[in-house]
Amino acid sequence: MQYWLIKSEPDAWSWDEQKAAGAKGTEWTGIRNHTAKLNMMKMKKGDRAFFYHSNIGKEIVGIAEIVKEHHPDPTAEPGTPWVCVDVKAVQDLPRPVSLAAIKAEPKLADVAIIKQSRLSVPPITAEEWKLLCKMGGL
DNA sequence: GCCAACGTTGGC
DNA sequence: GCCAACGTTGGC
Repeated sequence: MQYWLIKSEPDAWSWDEQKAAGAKGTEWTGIRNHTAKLNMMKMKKGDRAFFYHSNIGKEIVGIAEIVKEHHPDPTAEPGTPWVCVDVKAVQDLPRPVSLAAIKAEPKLADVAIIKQSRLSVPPITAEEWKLLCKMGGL
């Protein structure tokens, strides 16, 4: 089991929309960054991911699960290498974890989301996952 | 193959 | 709205 964080601008695709999509999930499309693509290709069915709202909110709002491993991104131009995975909403975080709270926690100083703020699909370690869940009220 | 210019992302 | 980080592009 591996852990990830997936970023979305709520204007484009919000946690509420993800939840409304239900248990069969939706394709996580539109990733156009090779590092993020490589991370998605490592995702396995059943892996968990934090759902993070960038720009608006700037907080982790929920937990999602990978329901289908990587396959070609239908929104990409033919002949390009981009892939997507399918994700579904699992549960809300009782207390959303803000970026400020992550930055204020010394144990999370090295978390990929801070070090590489522009990476849209960073990995999360098991320890970081546990701590972030705790901070989120789980 | 290097590097400057430029575009995009995301926090503030 | 601005700026820093960083990926990509294009000239040499």
